[in-house]
Amino acid sequence: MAPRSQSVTINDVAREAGVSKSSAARVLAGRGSSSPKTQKAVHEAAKRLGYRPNALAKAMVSGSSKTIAAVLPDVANPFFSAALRGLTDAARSAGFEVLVANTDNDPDVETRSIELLTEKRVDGFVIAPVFQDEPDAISRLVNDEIPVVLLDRRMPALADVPLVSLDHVGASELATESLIELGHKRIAIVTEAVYDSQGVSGFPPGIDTGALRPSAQRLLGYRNALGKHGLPLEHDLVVHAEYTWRSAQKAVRRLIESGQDFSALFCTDAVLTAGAYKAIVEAGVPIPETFSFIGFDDQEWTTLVSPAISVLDQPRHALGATAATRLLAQIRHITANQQDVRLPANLIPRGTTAPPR
Amino acid sequence: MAPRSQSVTINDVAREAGVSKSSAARVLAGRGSSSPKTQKAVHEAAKRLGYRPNALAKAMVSGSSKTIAAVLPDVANPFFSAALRGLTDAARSAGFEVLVANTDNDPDVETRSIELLTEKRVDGFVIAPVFQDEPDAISRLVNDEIPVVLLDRRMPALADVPLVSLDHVGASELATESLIELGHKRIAIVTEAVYDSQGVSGFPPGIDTGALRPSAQRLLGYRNALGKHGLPLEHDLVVHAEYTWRSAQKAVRRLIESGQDFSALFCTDAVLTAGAYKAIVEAGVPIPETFSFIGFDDQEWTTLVSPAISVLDQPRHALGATAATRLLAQIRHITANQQDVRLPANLIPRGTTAPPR
DNA sequence: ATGAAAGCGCTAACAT
DNA sequence: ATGTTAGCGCTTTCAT
Repeated sequence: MAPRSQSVTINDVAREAGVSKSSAARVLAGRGSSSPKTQKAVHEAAKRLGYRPNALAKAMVSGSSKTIAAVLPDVANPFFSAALRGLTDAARSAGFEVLVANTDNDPDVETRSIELLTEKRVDGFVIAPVFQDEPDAISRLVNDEIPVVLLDRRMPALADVPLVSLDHVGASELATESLIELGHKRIAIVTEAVYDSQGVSGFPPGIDTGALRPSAQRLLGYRNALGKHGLPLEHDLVVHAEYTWRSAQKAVRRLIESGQDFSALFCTDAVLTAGAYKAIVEAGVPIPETFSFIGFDDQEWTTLVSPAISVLDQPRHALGATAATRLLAQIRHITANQQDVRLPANLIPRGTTAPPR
Repeated sequence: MAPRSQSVTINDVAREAGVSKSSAARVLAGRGSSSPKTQKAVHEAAKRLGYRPNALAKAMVSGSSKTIAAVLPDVANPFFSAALRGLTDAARSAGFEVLVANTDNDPDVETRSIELLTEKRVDGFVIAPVFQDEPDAISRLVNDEIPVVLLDRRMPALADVPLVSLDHVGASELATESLIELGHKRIAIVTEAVYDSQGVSGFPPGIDTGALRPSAQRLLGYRNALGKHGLPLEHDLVVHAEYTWRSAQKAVRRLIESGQDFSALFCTDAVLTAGAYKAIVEAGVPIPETFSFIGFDDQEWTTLVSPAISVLDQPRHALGATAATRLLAQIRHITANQQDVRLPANLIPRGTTAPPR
């Protein structure tokens, strides 16, 4: 039986091949020079013994663990699991592995995770951060010159850390404008953001919106689109909901029952879309006859129901992959191109959008 | 500005505290004995310098990296992302981190991933393996005495590796029997398994079914339930579909159009459930009036549609968590309790099940 | 082309 | 209680 390869070291290989440790190392690394004879002997010995290089030892001396960390709110959330997939794909093809941590949006958990992962000497972090005023753990990373890329959300206090996210504003503009072009004038929006308290109302168009939360940015895009077409923003059509489908369901039920005059409804998030849809189904109002409906994220079920739901699709996989790619560039000290990346959303018109009647 | 904590070593702390390296190590590890004075000095020095222990170095000497690997087909798949969440939760609370790899059910990718992760000296593996005759990479792990737990699927060749999975047979029996108890006698099933070619037909009841694929086990449960109640298994009601929702959609459409006499339909997988549901919606047949319907996995959309779909819920999070717990026990050399674990499914009756009319 | 030796940061005997 | 020393498995000068 072959020896336990876990414990076969380069020393064993060297001995078996009848050469010195450094010769074996050279051959195995394919660096430096060695005679064909030595190469053959080493390779055969390694194979015979089932030698497996110890990446830990390698990392210790090289200073790189070839591992990156993904610190996300919840890998079971479809958005993040898709992003994680993109992330691992990109990492893998660069020869990196990925270590995951869930934060559940708890600042303390986030801090602790970052701490632990730093001790494991990951080469960099992709973090979808918890919103907080003083993200000390992340700041420390930056201070320690450990590469970091933010995913999906920026922290105001972390202005100089590159961000990879959806173009939230543009996405929302796209959806809203598509509705306007269909002829809609009274478009309702379901949002997690609170219009006035988050400065959306007074937000000057055109300047950097990175400091706002995604939800506020999406609301902003809606406002922009309306403004661009000379349409008023009516507060009664901005329906607020907490970040749960039950809350959205309740809010949309109320909107429908209120008898408000609107001909289209746009949901700014996957969870809100689910709740809104449930309210619509329960109310028994036919769409798009009663009003048009655009959901967020191309979730599987949106094509299962009838009519299939028109959605704004977010390139989740690409977001993760891009974040990883950017991080890897940083790790390789390619200092150029440290700006933010905003990927566009894709509008998928299906059966729930139509001209108003 | 504080020094880059990445490069602060225990030597620096020792020097700063005016003690020897080993004293510092003792204090930091909280092992051995040290005077209160030394303790204070070391802790303060560590804090002042922003010392971060190097887990890599620790792992090298201790032989444990405090990291486990999750080798899964696809983390973006809801089943596996939920399982991964359970896995990381359990690992985290034991002080372990998790490294993920996707295989896309490609044997070569799986092999390569296992190879790479082994080089990183993970302490163990949770693997949802790709089906293949000779899972050499996994066998090698076992041979090298690296702890492994299989998730969801067993490989025939890996009979002695512990498995954590759903009780596929029992789950299917549960759903089928619930239908029978409702009065249904002609129950159709949508399955990925092929009845005869996978030995389900001839499978003796009661013996270990672990070697069968999940899909075959679920089909077996259906057969068992029918048999138990003296109902015949009718081949025309066993509708086969590939593992895509389109295939299931097509198959169920055909079933409906065929005019076959059946009063209930049970889907044995999440993907098949989606396709079947789409076919039902398209055919415009009202359920449960036309026939009862039980789907697989408590997917979000199943509660969104109307009526909400009755489903067989799989404890995905618990599956992952249990796998991790078992693995950790193995890592700690708790050799007892190496048997398989089969978690029960939970039947959630909602609006699509009713007595036949 | 090859080998000897130092050292990455840490732990763990073993002295003192 | 504290310090010295010897590794863990590897890469990397530096000689030869």
